[in-house]
Amino acid sequence: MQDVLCDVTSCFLCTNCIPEWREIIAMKKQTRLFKKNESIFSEGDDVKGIYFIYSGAVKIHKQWSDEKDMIIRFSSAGDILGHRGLGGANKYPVSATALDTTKACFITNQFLETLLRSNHDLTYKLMHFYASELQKAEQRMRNLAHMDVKGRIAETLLDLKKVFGLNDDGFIGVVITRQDIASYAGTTYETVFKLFNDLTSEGVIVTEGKSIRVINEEKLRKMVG
Amino acid sequence: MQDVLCDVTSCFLCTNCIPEWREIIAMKKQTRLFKKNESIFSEGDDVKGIYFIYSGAVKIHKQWSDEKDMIIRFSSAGDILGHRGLGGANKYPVSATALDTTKACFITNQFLETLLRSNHDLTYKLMHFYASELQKAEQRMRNLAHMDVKGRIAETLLDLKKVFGLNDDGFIGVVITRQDIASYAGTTYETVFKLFNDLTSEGVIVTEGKSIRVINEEKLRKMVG
DNA sequence: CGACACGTTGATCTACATCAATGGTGGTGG
DNA sequence: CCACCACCATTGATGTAGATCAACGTGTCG
Repeated sequence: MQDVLCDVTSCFLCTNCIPEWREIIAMKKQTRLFKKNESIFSEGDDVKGIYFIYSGAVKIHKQWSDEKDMIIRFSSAGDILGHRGLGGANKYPVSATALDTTKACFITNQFLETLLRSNHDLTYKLMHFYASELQKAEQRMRNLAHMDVKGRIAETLLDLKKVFGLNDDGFIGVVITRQDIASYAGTTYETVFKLFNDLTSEGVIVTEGKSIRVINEEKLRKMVG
Repeated sequence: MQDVLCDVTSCFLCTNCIPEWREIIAMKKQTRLFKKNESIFSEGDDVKGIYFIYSGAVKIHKQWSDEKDMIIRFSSAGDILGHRGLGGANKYPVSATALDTTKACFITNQFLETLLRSNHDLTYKLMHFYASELQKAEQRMRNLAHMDVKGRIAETLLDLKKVFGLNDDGFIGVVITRQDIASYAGTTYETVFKLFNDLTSEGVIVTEGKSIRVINEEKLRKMVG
């Protein structure tokens, strides 16, 4: 991890949330740079603050017995990390790891609290942000409980596409291991494979190494239900 | 459903959240009464407002193909209902049904929005409330994905005990069908029995009709992990 | 060129859903 | 008051998705 000058112009909150934020960030003039696979924070760490992602790709995950972990969600430019730490507990309940080189603005807790206390609009918007995250979480809960593995993998692909978009060649805009896909879909490595083969022969996706291209999005949607 | 005078003294927000709220509620002087099994609102309904539960028991659930539904969470006195409707969408994403006679204060959206706009403390506390709900949701997501059915049923029992407490005889403070337990644990009717039998012969729980008494909470916790 | 990790595939094994049969209970009408 | 029916509880039998295990192939680095 490395500190660099803050690229204020592309900050999520600057453009999407509140104008005042721009000045506040400008005061800090500091972002942090994480390399691929570098940990941003870990489950159980003291909550020191919150991150706003400028660019890159991140997974939020939680340990589950030895060597099994579950990926809660993926994040990209414009997202907020570590906000789950706000709710009373002073330990992060999850871990965040960079899937790719990631630039993020770090705001200390104290600073954020002061902001929230004094800036009503920010609090209000953050509340709505939480509300929509909650809806997403519950949607996913239902899916994990009642959908078969194929459907969950289809959902994973759609989510990846939505969060990371496509690169110039039309592939999903992040390189991700099959293990990570399995962890998000709540299944195993081997099963991901076998179903990737199925999806390929059904003409739904094409893979090239670890890159994935979605050919027939409609079909994927149908699998999700 | 029936409107009655608001019992201000026992309102969640009055006692737990902000003092000013007491006066605001007093202005409305209105609660709604729901009978057992009565629907409070349904998935897809227009969001009209938010409810604060004074007393009773409620399940929040979401349809999943014909005749299958998933219970997202249980709520009792002091909880907020319908707040998920706040996040942009103007349709409720879930349904709420009374598990028992339930008294709830209804606040229209417009009224709530005005409140939130003018009352920073309320917004701030509601934000924290969402944050902790989010943590719970993610916890449950993980459990549904990776825990076996027995563990999920154990979790269900612990959650029920936590939310509804115990009645005078030491039984879990709500009468609930096995179908509902199955819907919460993400399993089927029949499986719930078989595992209830196991749990009974293991001396973990005792059932009397639909009432459930937890004997060995420690053992339940161990099953959850 | 060997070795070691990781990708890939097939073979088994099990937890749980699903289905089907039986037993109990309460409600209704004769 | 009893008999019948309908509906839910309970249990056993069967089927299957997908985890787990193990073997084999392939790329990569010393």
